[in-house]
Amino acid sequence: MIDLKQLKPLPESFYDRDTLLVARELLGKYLVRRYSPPGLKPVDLVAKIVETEGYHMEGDESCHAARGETKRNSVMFGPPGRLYVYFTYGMHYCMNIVTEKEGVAAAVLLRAAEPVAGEEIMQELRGPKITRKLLCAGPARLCQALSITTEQNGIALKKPPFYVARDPGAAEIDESAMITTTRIGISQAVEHPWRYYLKDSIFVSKK
DNA sequence: ACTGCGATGTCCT
DNA sequence: GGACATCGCAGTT
Repeated sequence: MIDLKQLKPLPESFYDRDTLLVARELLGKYLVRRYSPPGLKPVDLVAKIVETEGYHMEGDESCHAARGETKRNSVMFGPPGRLYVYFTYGMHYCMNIVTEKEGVAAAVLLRAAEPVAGEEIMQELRGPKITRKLLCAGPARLCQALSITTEQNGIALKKPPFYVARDPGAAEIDESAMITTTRIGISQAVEHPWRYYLKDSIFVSKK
């Protein structure tokens, strides 16, 4: 069990690095989002990231920024450490964290997480029939569990009410505990092995 | 366990 | 008009 009060927000410099390195290092980090359910006091929704994917404007046709800047993807071109949220399939949201320096469009898609705190609220946001294992197992499910929409697009993940943190007491996760594989849902573009997940986690979107 | 399909906004050709 | 960084449900094996 971790002490949530000990969690330290990651600095912007964490994200201002190679996208695939950031994608790996985000595994095991904590996503913390303060959320106010209608009529109730704010609650910290906390989830440990267990699955990520990297996307990069260079050499990656499946990246939203591969064909230049648009209204939708403009946050990817901005400074690192910002949230990039997009709407897809007419009903789902997916969230990314922008990486690399301003002007280089790249990001890490958060694909799955392990519920750590605020699970009751996540359950209400996801619906009563959803099992705990599936609360945050998938990019759109994770957004639904944390109530993320394009309203949060572009915000800086630097401090409360919304940030990513590490547990100072936890060791860095060894690469031997991770699986590297191809990304999910890419059908047209040449695929890259830019998906990472924690080998022993039951909370990943797919094995 | 596996397969097919409907939902449906935004961007791209 | 088609594809899409998806999901949940229904139907079948």
